[in-house]
Amino acid sequence: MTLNELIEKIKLLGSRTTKTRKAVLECMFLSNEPMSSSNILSALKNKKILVNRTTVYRELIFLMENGLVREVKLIGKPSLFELSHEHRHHLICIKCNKIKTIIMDNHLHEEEKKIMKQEKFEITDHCLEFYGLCQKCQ
Amino acid sequence: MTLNELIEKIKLLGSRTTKTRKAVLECMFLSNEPMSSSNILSALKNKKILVNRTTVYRELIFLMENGLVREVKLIGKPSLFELSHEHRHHLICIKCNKIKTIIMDNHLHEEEKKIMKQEKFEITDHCLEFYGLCQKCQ
DNA sequence: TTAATTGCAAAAGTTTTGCACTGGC
DNA sequence: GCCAGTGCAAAACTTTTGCAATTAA
Repeated sequence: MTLNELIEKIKLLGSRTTKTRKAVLECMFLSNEPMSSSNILSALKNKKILVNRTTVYRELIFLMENGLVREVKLIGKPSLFELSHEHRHHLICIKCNKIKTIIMDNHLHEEEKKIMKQEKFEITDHCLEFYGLCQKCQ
Repeated sequence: MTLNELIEKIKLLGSRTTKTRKAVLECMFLSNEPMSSSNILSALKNKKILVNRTTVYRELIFLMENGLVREVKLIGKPSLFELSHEHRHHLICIKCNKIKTIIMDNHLHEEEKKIMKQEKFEITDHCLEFYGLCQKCQ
């Protein structure tokens, strides 16, 4: 999905496409890693776009509520956020903390069906992250 | 693994088995959900065991560094911790926030092998959580 | 216009740090 | 007695809240 399509999606929702909103979206669009609120804030600062911290948080909540952004939790870090237009997983290096995002077919559907039957729990989403050593740190 | 075995493990490490350490361990042993630092603190308070917040954090770091405890990150919550003697996964209800711990055989080994080859990343661990609706909230 | 969006200030909550003291071995 | 473990106070950092000002539609 392109940046413009994301912005169109917001218009369809009936919400405003402000410069702040577009800036946050673009910022996340250009990043190939999930970002923390502070990451976003400083990325915007680099572009001389001054946005309040509170606004970033509210923007993230807005984007999450409307399904454009997903929260990602990685061990040892504050909350991170990424665009949710693709099902992504992460490889996190436990030594240098570098995060690599990968897109993989996952074969969890069978598992999920089994769990849903056994536990009577209706699974709508999952979160799968891998920890280990990146090529450099091995 | 029993509580006594966990305590033995600490002795083998050459570390001290203080009443605080034992209390934190017991507390996590008895809980069937991952706990936050605050959860642990108030569980201890209920037992009239007064421990400082800082100490709980440091204890968790100690236990993690020695492989007895694992950090669990659940979306929308502060860090949670659980004993790591079993490979666990969680079912998190997105409505009532209840967490159910399940133990399941996971079939990710094949996936992991594939990723390790493709990405030249050495996977040592993974984290898999399921989100959805518990029986009550459906 | 006017309701959504934003900034600011302040609070709440989590986690870390430094230093002095205590207690298990 | 020694040093790992602990408490306390204070700081750093993340996230939330209330209210007034601004701005896109």
